[in-house]
Amino acid sequence: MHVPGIVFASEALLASAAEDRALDQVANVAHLPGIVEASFAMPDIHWGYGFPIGGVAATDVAAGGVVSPGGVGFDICCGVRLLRSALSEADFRAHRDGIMDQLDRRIPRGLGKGAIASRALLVDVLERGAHAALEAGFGTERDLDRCEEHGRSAGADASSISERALLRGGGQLGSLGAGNHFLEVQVVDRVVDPAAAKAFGLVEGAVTVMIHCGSRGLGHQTCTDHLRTMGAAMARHGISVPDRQLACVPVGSAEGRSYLAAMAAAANFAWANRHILAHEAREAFAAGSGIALSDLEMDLVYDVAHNLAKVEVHHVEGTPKELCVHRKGATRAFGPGHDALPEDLRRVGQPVLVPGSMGTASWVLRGVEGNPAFGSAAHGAGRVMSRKQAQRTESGRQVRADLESGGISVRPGSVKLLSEEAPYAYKDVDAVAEVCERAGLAARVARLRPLGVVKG
DNA sequence: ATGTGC
Repeated sequence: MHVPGIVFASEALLASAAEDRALDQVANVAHLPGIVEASFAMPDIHWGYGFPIGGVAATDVAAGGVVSPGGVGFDICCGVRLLRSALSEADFRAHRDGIMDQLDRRIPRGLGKGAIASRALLVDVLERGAHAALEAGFGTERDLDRCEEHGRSAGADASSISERALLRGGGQLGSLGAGNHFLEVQVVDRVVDPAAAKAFGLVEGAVTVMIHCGSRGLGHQTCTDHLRTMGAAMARHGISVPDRQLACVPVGSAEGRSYLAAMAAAANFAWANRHILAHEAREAFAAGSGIALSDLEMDLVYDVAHNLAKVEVHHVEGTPKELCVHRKGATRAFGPGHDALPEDLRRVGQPVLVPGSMGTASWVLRGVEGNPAFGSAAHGAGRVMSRKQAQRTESGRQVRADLESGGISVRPGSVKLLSEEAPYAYKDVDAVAEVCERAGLAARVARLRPLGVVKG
């Protein structure tokens, strides 16, 4: 190990991580060439491909530091977008079935399914992200201001995306996908930090919409493609790692630059994907409630990724260095004053969106000063139960009945997949948020409680 | 996560 492994967790949260070998992965990551400070893991750590999910690792670009696709994940630029609204919980309940039916009809979802936008938009989206979607008539200019990277990752090169990836992604632009991806109608349940909540546009009792999805088959194929070429190139660069799933090459190498260009293009697909879905959600709310779009005030709070590698400047032992920061199932969490934040949020810190599992709460946190993990925080609840195990515990029908009896309206794409995403299959998101705060990763702002779930 | 495999 070049550096130590550091896991931010409580004993209760750590118990499940130890079982599934995620801690071995933290140690493996510490062997990556050029890694600085530590191999970090967030409180929602669980086992993943090569890196643990919840893993954060930064490598020194000038010192031959590497980039590793396993440190980004298969779902490149998977992330979360949160919209606020002027509706109260009572307003929503008065129009609930109409809105949920509109969402059901308008939000494409499920394995291999899509899409809202035309295939013709694909190449433009890969190069320019949400900007291309905006020009095609989706969303608003302001949406771009409230999106990490302005909804457009720099250095994207559509020509580094394979034909096969284009084929898979072409029909999926504007779609949710499956698994733990969702669109959820929520209500602000509790405000912990009133000043920050106000700056984010969040009011206790108001309805919000959270969208969790990524780059679909296009990102998955892109990861697969580059893992293969990287695996072959490693020997040429004289790199050996304790796990072949940690395939990596120097950031500055031809293979490294090619991966980062393809990763940025796939990220642009994901930014645009969430941008388009948010547009569709607004339309569904207006159509389902009969309330004018302008009165709904469904403004974007923020959109932030939790599966990306980015070259950022951070201080290492007092000197600023260009680092390739891998966040794999970890949310960027920049503190107050950071120039990457929109001006009206710069005093408060970046909104950090932490979705819980289906049917449980989600959290909005804010970035704080002195974050010990290159400006990163948790990204969700994290699994405690395998998909198989969850399926055996309760049927999808039962899970649905449980949610409905708790007053949560459900529109599943597949009832069978619903069982894999049951609340008991995940860690306690309240505990994850609390540990984030106590570890100085981010501070709690507001808790969101689900009212309606749209899933793949 | 994912047209659930090399």
